Amino acid sequence: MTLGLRSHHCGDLRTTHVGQTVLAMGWVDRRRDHGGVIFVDLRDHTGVLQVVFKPEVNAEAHGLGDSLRHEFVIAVQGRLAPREEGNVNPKLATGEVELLAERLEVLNTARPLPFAGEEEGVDERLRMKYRYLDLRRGPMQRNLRLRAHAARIVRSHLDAAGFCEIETPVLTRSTPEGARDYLVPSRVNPGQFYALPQSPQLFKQILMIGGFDRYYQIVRCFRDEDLRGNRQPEFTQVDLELTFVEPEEIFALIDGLFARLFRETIGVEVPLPIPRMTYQEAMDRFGSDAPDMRFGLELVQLTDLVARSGFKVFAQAAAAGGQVRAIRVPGGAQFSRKELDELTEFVAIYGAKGMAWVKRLDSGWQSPIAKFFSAAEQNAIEQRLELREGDLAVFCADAEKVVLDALGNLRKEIARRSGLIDERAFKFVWVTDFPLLEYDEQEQRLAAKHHPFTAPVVEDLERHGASDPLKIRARAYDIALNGVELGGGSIRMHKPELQQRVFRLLGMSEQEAERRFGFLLEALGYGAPPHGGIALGFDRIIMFLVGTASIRDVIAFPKTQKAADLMVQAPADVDDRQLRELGIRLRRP
RNA sequence: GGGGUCGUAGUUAAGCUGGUUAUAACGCCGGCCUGUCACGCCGGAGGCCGCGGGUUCGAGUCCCGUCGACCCCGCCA
Repeated sequence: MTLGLRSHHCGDLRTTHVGQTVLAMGWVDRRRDHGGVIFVDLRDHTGVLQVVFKPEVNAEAHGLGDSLRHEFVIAVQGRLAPREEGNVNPKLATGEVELLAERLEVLNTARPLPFAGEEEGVDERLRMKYRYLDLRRGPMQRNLRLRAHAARIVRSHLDAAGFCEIETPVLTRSTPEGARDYLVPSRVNPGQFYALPQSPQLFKQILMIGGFDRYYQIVRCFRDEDLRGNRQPEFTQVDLELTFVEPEEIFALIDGLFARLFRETIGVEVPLPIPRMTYQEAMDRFGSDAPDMRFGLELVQLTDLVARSGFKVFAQAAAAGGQVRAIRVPGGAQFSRKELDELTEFVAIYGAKGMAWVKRLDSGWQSPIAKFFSAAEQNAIEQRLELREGDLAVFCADAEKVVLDALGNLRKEIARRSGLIDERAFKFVWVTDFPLLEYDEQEQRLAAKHHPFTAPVVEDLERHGASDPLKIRARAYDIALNGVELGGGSIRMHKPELQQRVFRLLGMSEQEAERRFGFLLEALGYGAPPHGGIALGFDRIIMFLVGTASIRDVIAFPKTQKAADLMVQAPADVDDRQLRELGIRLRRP
């Protein structure tokens, strides 16, 4: 570097620097060559500075300036000058000054780029293959810098609350429960495998037993499941755990954290405390355990009213132990037949076999199913739904799970279509009292809804443990924002007897529990304090803060939907020699 | 595993019910230009229409398969 050290960042220069000799470095953002005078917009991470090459200032620099191209990396030395009136650019922070180039050094050239600067709508294949070019763009710079800022706030908030940041292993043990594990073969122990953590759950509990009182970590987690717009195979959690804690204390801590995150990064005030709702209420009213509270369109229970009606679809669903629920759409009578057909197709995605509808006109019901209901029945349904003239009601009849899923998603779809969603609103909600267990259809057995270390509500365990274990509530909670789960946690079991009892409920034999979680059961027996915690999806939080629908926009090096890294081309084949060392032979499909 | 959208110069897109030489903008290359800032003007190059097969006198366009990116269902304790 012959010109020496950079004296200023491009975006920092102001009229106060006029007259100084400046050595600036960065990329050629744009070149405007007027023959006699050449303008170059010099860009670094702080902003853009206009550099002027004039033959009368320095002929050699001006001559070299002719060869500059987009994204060349250059060093320019010169005197910072004020711009004449009329030449000021109010769009630039540095628009009142310009650098008169006396010396120019080309630090690196650049070939024409596969895609250009700030443009939106570039094919994601290209963005990911040339991620370094994508990262130069303003939006990605802002997203990742905001992410770093958010991480600082998390650390500051938790440090102030007495938390200790501790790292946990990445090479750990497979726990077949939950998501599919990423496995790593052990060379030293041929035929055996580590697993990458789905979360540091057990380690953080062990840290509590280890006397650390309060732990946190901003930690990478791995789950080998199919990807979505907000799901990557490796993602980041804000993971924390506290001793001698009750849920209230965790709610208050996390309320405060979200308030700071939203205030200090994007200037949004989150009203505290964040409201709470039981799981039961969330499912009943919104058909989801992560309800979107930005709009109404709540679900209404109608099973009791229509169970004995002449409409077989409803009556049979009720008779089979299913449900009939409906949503009232104010003003929805204007929906066209085509739109209603589209909504019917929409609920089919979630397994609903159909969607009935009623338009309430001044003349009464306009509906394919009107003829199945007596005037009294129609009246009762209208009363329950508070259906008014000009409204639409949509009905779903099926097993409870299907009805809730279909209508829960349908209310969001209708809200989207009708423009009922305030895109600037941030509606947080805590969802509490989750069930401890759920029935796993595939495995034909009970499984932990949260994870198998979540403490049950003990009265529920005593009352329903033998008869109806699905009724047992857990001391577990989630936090959701605008219908998206941002995190979840629970109070854990700190007594080995209780933990064993829950393992038994899950159909795990004593031997199996011992084999898989023996170290935890043993640790609980040596004076484990009561403890609990929560894990927050850090990537998803950043998505809300920067306002993107794609998790790939908040991760520097994301993977495609097929879990590939298009830049380094991972995953990839490995040498036979590597496999032999690991004692692995491939079975080709 | 399943449903859907998309794939055309370097990039973003247009290309109709199949028809002669596949368009445009930006970018790139060359020339001109001393106050531009999305500089301007003149000229030019640039295409296995993702890949393979089929239908047809003829396919960017229709059909089948395949690969890839994205959205969704299943899955994600």
